[in-house]
Amino acid sequence: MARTRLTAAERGEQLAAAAVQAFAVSGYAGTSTDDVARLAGVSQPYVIRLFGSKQRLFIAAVEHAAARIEQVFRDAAERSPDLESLGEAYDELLAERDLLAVLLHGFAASADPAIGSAVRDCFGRIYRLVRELTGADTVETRDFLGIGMLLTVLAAMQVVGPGAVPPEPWMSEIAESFQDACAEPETGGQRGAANRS
Amino acid sequence: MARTRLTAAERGEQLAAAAVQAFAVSGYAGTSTDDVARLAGVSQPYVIRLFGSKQRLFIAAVEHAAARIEQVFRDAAERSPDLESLGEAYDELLAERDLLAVLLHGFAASADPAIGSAVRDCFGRIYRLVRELTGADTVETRDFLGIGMLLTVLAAMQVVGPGAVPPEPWMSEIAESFQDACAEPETGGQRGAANRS
DNA sequence: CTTAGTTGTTATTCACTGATAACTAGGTTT
DNA sequence: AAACCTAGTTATCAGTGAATAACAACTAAG
Repeated sequence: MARTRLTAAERGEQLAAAAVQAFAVSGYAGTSTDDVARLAGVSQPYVIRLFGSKQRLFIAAVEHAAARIEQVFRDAAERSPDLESLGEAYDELLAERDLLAVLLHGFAASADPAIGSAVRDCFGRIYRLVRELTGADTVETRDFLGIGMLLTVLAAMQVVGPGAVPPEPWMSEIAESFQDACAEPETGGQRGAANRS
Repeated sequence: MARTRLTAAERGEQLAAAAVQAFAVSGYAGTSTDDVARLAGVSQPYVIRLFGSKQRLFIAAVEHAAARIEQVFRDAAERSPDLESLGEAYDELLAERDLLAVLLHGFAASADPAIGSAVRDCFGRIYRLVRELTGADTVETRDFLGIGMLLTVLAAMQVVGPGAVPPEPWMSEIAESFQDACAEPETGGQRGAANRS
């Protein structure tokens, strides 16, 4: 049996992880702080005490997810510092469903000024990281992120990734477009990133 | 002074339009049926009576937005049936901010089975429409939609489009990548689609 | 041992929201 | 004009959820 009392820092980390999991399902407005609290096994008021407000908790979750995404990209670049490699890393991200989901919910909640600001920071960091790691030019990076956003959205719709819905013809068509993607070599990226189920 | 009483069909249309506007800001869970009702100038219970539930109201809003998007694409294809033309049409969609915003909120809310199903239908229709209108192959269409999703997300974050935030360097960099986009001719698309302010 | 800081809880409040019920009023048909 | 349908309202409810306050219990230093 592990100790039950944690330091505030440890509990904060654990809560941020739980927040990613919880907010990934129903987003900022659709998830209660009590959902997060129960997932972490603490009381709801304590969550508020540690983070100050639901808003700051959500921002912590977005930043937590973004940090993990950056980590996955960094690891991929260590294997091979190009867009192909980062594209393959997207498989990992699709497997860890919550990361991209919570980021998408962050985009959607960006009308809130504080959330929008935080989300822009995260996205900007990821954009610059991709460029730095791969040396890709702006257009290549833009295309890379475009495919990434499409995959993120398709995962949210349960068209690709684990937990995908039975595929309609158009879904299979898109999924296949990720297999036979880039015969042309100047477009970096993302071959097998759409394996569903 | 126009007549105050409308037929249920007329009121339904008007409410769907108001719902697009309202849900575009704060999404499914973050918007109350009363917000929609006030925007349309009717009482909240009447909204529920006409649509049965908030869920069905939201689905109506998503379908309304998707229909308008299809309309814009069809108009663009009539001018010139290729991806470049549809890419330019994205400027129009970015101008009508709510359309893409409500669709994004639909993606995000897709964990709800009924909403997910409706949203997939809408997305599938748009995908097939783009292919039919332009004759693009699956990879070209995928890339086109990828850029589209990126623009949608950037608009939600207020990085591009009307109401954009003061640009950081990385934002300008991405915005410019849409100007000098495709010197290579086989990638269809979307030149000036990121004019901010 | 006791004082104090930190980790946590329970109890409570107060605003909000989706949905239902019951009623009102405008228009149309017979 | 009377019956009836359709468009709309007000009143209300039951549930939820973020945030506050006050209290409890663990741990450690003096």
